[in-house]
Amino acid sequence: MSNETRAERLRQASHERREREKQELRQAIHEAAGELFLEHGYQEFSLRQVAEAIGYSPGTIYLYFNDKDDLLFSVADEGFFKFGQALSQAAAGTGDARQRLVDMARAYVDFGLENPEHYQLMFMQRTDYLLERPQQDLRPRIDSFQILQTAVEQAIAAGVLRAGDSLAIADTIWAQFHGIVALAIGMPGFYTPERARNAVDQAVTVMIEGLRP
Amino acid sequence: MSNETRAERLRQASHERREREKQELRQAIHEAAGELFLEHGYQEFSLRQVAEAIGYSPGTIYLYFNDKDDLLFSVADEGFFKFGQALSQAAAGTGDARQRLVDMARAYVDFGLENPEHYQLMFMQRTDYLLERPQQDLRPRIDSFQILQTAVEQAIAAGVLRAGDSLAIADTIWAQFHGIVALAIGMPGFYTPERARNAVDQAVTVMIEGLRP
Amino acid sequence: MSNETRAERLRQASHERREREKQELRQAIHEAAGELFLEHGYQEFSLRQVAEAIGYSPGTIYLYFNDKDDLLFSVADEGFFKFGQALSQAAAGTGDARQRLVDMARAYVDFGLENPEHYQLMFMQRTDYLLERPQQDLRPRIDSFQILQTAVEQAIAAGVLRAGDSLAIADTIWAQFHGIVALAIGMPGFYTPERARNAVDQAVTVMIEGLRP
Amino acid sequence: MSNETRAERLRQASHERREREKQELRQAIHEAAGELFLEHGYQEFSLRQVAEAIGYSPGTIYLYFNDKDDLLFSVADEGFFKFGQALSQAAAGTGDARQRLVDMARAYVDFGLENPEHYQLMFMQRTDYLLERPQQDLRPRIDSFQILQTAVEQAIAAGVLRAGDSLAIADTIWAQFHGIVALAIGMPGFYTPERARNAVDQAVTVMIEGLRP
DNA sequence: CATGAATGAGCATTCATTCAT
DNA sequence: TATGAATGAATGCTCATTCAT
Repeated sequence: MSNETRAERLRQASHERREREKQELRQAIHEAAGELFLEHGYQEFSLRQVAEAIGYSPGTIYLYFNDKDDLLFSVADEGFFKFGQALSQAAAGTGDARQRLVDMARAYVDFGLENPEHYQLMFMQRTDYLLERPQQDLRPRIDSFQILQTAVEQAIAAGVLRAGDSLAIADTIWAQFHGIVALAIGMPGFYTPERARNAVDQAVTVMIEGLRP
Repeated sequence: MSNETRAERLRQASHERREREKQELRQAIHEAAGELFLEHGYQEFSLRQVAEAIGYSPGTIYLYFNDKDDLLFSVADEGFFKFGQALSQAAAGTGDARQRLVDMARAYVDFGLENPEHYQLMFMQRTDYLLERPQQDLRPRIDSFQILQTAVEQAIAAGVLRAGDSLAIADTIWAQFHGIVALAIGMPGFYTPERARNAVDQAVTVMIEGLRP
Repeated sequence: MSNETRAERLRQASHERREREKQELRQAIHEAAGELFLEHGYQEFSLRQVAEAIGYSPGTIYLYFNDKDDLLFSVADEGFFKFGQALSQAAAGTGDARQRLVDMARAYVDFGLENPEHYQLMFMQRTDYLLERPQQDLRPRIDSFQILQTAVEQAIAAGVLRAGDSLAIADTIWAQFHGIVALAIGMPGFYTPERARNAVDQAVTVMIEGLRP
Repeated sequence: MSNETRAERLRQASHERREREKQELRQAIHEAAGELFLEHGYQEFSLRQVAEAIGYSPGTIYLYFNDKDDLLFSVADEGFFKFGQALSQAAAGTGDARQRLVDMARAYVDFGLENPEHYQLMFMQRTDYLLERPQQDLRPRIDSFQILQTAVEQAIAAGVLRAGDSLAIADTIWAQFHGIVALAIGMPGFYTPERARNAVDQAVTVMIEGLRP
């Protein structure tokens, strides 16, 4: 093993470490942003507080994100990614069309209750992002809804749900579970998580019963 | 008729006029606040703009409201009052338990779509108010939900809905229609009012079907 | 003299005092801005420094001016007003067409040397203002040049200057004296005021000699 | 030819290459700075933009220049060098004292119109540099003016201009043409290049006529 | 030689709130 | 009752500069 190879490896290692550190700080910003967002709400969320939370100067954030919106939307994107994964997994977890709907509903609500800061950014605040971002980034946001619609179509095909406009049905279902999550997030003292999870089980039955052929 | 009585009446009249003017200005502030809130959203809503909109100085607002939050919550309270009225009317409009549920659902969504600024303040932003405000003011907020729960109980008694935990059922229904309104308000470009109203009709059927005995 | 009249007068006096104080603060801001502008140049001129110079908080400046540009341009406008007056007076001070040119040249350079901060704003920096401001405000800026052109035409009519394109001649004369002022302001250590005033006398003779019929 | 000599030559060559590359980068920075300066004006000119324009990191600039001012002044110095050359060439281009003045005037204005970013730095902004820089660098800046003064003296000797204080005469001439360039650069929309070049021809005649013996 | 990360200071601007009048 | 002047704190953001690597 020559010196050059060794130097090469060292440089490589150094580069990787830096890259890792950079990703870590990016992630730290993400997390601090999520926490502050959750704690103070959108309107009192400030980059300076994020900076202070991670122990860096305000300017540093601009080394990792273009501006405030970029950071916030980056968090939202992360949320969409996780959300899509959660829904996909639930959808793929069973071959039974009915059970699939049940599992997806639970996955949806669980995601919202466990990642309220993401859920808020994705569906409750700054929803303008949802459409304004450059086209190529738009996919994961649309996909999430697609997964639901597909599950509805499969359930119709399987005779679990009655035939009909699958988009309209998906809309209704989406609204039902969005309503549960939004209430649980928005009024945690009033509409407690337990109450929310109870509502899910009730709602999923009602939806399927109400939509059966 | 003595002079004193006359003076008394004059004073009384003057007092009433003042009181009326005071209420009018309060209401003007309310309306301006509502409009600006709707136009600019929560985070860009400022008292200065309200003051400018009504043609008074910023300080004047403090003669009618303790602070910014007090104004916003007052608007929310007004919303709760109108909301309660709308639901009550819908509930009282028919003797048929099934139709009552249909009418209330439509009234709920109509209220949200027609008073989005109120709806946002009441159920989508600053929901901390819902619990933080002094107890005596809390009533109208709870009442609205009570009306729904009562209607559910009547529907159960009438055999329209299956027997069960009326609170849980009301929860589910509330979440369903809150979800529709929240999506319609939050993503007007994506989840259009038409789409929302379609969803209502679908949803109301589904709910009742899914919950029949 | 009734009480009402007295109260009326007091209110009147109070109002006038306030108005006067307001104008005084406006003027104080103007002056501080001028000084700082002169001292630090355009690029290091900041509203915060102006605020500190007058002993007020930064926000206060916004009670008197819309924004930074508004303040700066207001100073420039004041300059244009004084400048127009100085030129007009010089032009009106004599019936002799030749002497008029001499007097105006001196007035021009004197204005520049005595009001360098105004002169810089007017003709050396942010000249974009010169054209961008709303039309109705534009007059005094154009007028100043008009006065010069008129004097040139009178001198031609009087046989002091040779016939020709009065605009082109005025251009040349303007450039001559602008050059003197600009050098004197821009390089005070090199092109001293004395040197500048010497140049004026020389230049005015040269111009008139060089342009005689 | 020994090995040592060869190594020596290689080292020499390498050193020269490096030196050349270093000069090239310096020059690249110069040019980018000039362009950005011209494009954005003094107050929006930033080292970061220069760095980005040349594809290097901000820190790199500090390997070639002490600080922002050093870079800007270096550009100014380059301007003084080119300016001196242009004037010298014009002065040397003819044996006729009168024509020499004409040619120099045109060269002066052409330089300003063709190198506005240099001209601004040299004579219109940060003129503090003109005197603050270490003495030994000062020469080229003074020299430019010397060339003009010499031409004036030659014109006097040749009977083209009247006898008198050659410094004062040079001052006047300088101010005339500086005025033209400064107006043309500062108010391009108002005092167009054509207008400027017309003024030059007029002015050069006026100057010579007005100063003839 | 060159970088990339970081900083600290600065800026224009807006806002909720206070208070003497 | 209403105002108008003022503030102090905050915000998003940019920049010249430094320095370990």
